[in-house]
Amino acid sequence: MASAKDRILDSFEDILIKEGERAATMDAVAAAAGVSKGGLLYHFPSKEAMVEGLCQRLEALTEDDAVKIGAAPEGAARYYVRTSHYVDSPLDRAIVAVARLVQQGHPAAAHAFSRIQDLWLKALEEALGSRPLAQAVKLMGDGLYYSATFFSGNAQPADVTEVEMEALLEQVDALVARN
Amino acid sequence: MASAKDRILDSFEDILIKEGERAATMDAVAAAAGVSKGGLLYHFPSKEAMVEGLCQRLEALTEDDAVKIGAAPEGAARYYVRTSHYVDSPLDRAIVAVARLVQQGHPAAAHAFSRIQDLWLKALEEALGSRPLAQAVKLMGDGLYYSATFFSGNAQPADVTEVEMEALLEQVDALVARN
DNA sequence: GTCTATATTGTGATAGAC
DNA sequence: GTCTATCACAATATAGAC
Repeated sequence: MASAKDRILDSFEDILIKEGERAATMDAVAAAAGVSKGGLLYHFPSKEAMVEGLCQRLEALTEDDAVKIGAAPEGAARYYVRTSHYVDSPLDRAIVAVARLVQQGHPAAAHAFSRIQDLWLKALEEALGSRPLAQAVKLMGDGLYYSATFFSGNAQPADVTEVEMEALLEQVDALVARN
Repeated sequence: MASAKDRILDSFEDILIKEGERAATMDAVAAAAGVSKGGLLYHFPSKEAMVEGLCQRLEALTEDDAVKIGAAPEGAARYYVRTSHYVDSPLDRAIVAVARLVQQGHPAAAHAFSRIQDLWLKALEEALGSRPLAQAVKLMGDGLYYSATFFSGNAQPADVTEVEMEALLEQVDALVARN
């Protein structure tokens, strides 16, 4: 069984993703994690501490992913854009959850988010050998990620189908081939 | 002098952009607009009504912009990506403000946002004559917009310089030329 | 390590004077 | 049209029992 701390962070993530930051109260998180409010406050003495815990989880998961970008057989550009399609992985969940916190001005979340963007851009630039190309690729991936995860719950606007993703990856290939 | 309703919406926007949704309380908006809470509630009888008012402003501004996309001398693709650079225009401010509301799950905001994305994609597709191309261009613009406006206040991570924007527009030109 | 109170403050909304 | 109370409720956090 996962530790109480992990279960609490899982529940915190879940509510942030599905219902937004405002719904992610200490009360709601405690109930979802199956502990009392007092029990939650034993593990995370303040809400800020809980936010901090989630940020640390995100940074660790991103560092792993940055390594994978450089090692992807299909190439860094394709890997980045393809994995920018939200699939509810632990990394995806952590990203979206922390993104919600950033939008509310939580300083720790903003710092963590800024740092992971840097990690990705640097990994792309190193693998592709061109900064403008790395930026164009990153923007496509970010735009994709953004449109898929922006809306709370399942109210996504422009869901990308498999066919559209293939067409998009061809556009990416064209850019890489040109540079 | 602007009407009281407009001043209230301006202040609502301002706080949403700079401090996030949580800070945009009725109290804070009233104070920033220079009216009392009771005064505010005369114009907008509930917070939901105030949200609705901002959404209507956004939709009107976007409809104007969609027309400009089709008429841009530099071409629709260049126009879209270039104007995706946040410049604090009335449209930019409305977009970011409503974006903050979407992230909190306000249904009216989600609906308005979904609608304006549709307007833009359709305008691009019509002007460029290709759906995959329109999507790739839109994603680059959205990614750009997203990274520039995602963070509250001025805590922007990957601010794009003029030189970088030119390099990016060249990538866009390459895509358009290929299709 | 987890619980039940409870204190304290912030937030949306109402009532009614001017 | 705008104001000053004031209410009802929700949110973070504390204290102390088990």
